[in-house]
Amino acid sequence: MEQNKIPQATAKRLPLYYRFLNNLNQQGKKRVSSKELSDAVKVDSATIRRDFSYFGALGKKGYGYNVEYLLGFFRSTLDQHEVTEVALIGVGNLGTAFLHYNFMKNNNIRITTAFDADTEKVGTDIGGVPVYDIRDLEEKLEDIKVAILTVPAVEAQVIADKLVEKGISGILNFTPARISVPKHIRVHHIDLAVELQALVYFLKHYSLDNPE
Amino acid sequence: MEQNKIPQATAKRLPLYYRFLNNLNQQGKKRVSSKELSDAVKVDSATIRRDFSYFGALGKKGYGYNVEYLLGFFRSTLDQHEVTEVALIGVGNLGTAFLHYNFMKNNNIRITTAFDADTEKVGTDIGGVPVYDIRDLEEKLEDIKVAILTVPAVEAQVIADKLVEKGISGILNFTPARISVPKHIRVHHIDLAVELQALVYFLKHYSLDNPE
DNA sequence: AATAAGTCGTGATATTTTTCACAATTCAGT
DNA sequence: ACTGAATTGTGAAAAATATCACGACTTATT
Ligand SMILES: NC(=O)c1ccc[n+]([C@@H]2O[C@H](COP(=O)([O-])OP(=O)(O)OC[C@H]3O[C@@H](n4cnc5c(N)ncnc54)[C@H](O)[C@@H]3O)[C@@H](O)[C@H]2O)c1
Ligand SMILES: NC(=O)c1ccc[n+]([C@@H]2O[C@H](COP(=O)([O-])OP(=O)(O)OC[C@H]3O[C@@H](n4cnc5c(N)ncnc54)[C@H](O)[C@@H]3O)[C@@H](O)[C@H]2O)c1
Repeated sequence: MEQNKIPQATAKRLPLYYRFLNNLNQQGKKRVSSKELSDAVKVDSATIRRDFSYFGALGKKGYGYNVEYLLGFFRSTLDQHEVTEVALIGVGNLGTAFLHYNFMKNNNIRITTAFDADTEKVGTDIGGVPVYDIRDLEEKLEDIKVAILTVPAVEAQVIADKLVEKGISGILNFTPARISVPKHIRVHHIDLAVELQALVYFLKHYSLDNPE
Repeated sequence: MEQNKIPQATAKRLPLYYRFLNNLNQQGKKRVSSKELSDAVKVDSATIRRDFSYFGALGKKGYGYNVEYLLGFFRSTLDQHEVTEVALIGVGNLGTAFLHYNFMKNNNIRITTAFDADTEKVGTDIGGVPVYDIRDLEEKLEDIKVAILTVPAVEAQVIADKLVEKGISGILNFTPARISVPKHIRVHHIDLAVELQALVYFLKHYSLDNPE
């Protein structure tokens, strides 16, 4: 694997850097320092320099970073020159919101195919994305490698199994179910209820200052 | 602060444990081992035991943990015996989805008040939650301490400032904007586009196995 | 009562992540 | 050309997190 030495914590921040570099570029800014970037993304400037350093010396001492160069570098690092197609399973409250939004800004990831079990939804287009019957997953998924899972929790494992069988590589799971998959498949859980509860917990138990 | 020694990483997992204990309890299970819990929540069993140990000896050697006892313990630790009221700002795609869902399952957090700037939305009820005019924030926020922010990114900082002025303690920010707040106020960012891009990055660069 | 199987709590260790702090370099102004 | 202010890249240290591995204890069984 190309760059297996990049720490996970760093990798998770890359899209954030990329987005802010895009903003700066659109504003016509030519150079940026780790300090400025730090103010914008709320990550310590030393951490930013360290993160960048894993990819080599991208900046110039005493000067900072060239916005256009850095943007180009991250564009290719994040494979933003090509569109990544994503499938969405479960066109309910959350799924519909995602379809309307479709991550259009500043990145090249698109939901191109959606699935649902509800016959009222199957056959419609939402935000320009066709909704297929979940029973046609086999046929319509084609070679999409990433899926967003927004079905009811009880359905999550069954659907995950089908996705795995069909050759998916990664799943962004919004259901509260902790799904089991073979270990070569990557699952990221985004558990909104947990996030909210955790925030409330922090407020009650850590309220003096705001670490993290 | 009561229990400031609990590591942040542990604190973030507490709601997850709580939810699974609730599930087990509803299934009528009386005891559970760190190993079983580990399989369910996909957290190493040693990590679970360590997490629990910060709160004292909650289990019995050779036996495991008593589900009812543990559940009760976490219920009070997470202040689940009382309802936490939350406000939502921005009743758009995402905000509407949250209002319909409203985190009803297994926890005691409720969105009770929503705000929007759109006159078509103001005055309506969504999922039983009244939507007020953002200009009435001052008057209607009352003593709610937690807000969910689902407005357009450009509005995020302005709204955050208003919330701070009104005495908010915590903000769950779904906008891509990295907002600035006084340091005694806690902001958790949930950045869905970043999560998706990070997942895609991991797939391309770490695909051999599935760490974390 | 003795034995075996199971499980916790935790000291010790390993790994990961963040932060400090400074020599080296760049740039702008004179 | 020189000076001073700015800023990187990184070794070293610190902090946070995760994991190993085992003694101590519990329960069930014979
Ligand atoms: N909406 C939220 O704010 C929110 C917040 C946190 C977590 N979640 C979680 O996200 C998931 C989706 O939530 P939601 O509010 O959108 O639910 P929802 O009930 O509105 O949507 C679920 C959708 O999945 C479809 N579906 C059901 N079974 C299916 C199957 N076998 N194959 C394909 N599609 C199927 C349903 O027809 C429906 O359209 C749930 O697991 C929920 O717990 C939602
Ligand atoms: N929808 C998604 O799937 C998604 C995904 C990732 C991030 N986001 C982010 O979440 C935020 C909301 O997204 P969305 O799709 O729901 O947008 P949206 O445009 O559907 O909703 C925004 C809502 O905020 C209201 N609003 C605008 N200005 C306001 C103000 N000053 N005060 C109060 N309300 C105001 C609008 O009337 C609208 O109802 C955006 O910042 C977006 O970038 C959304």
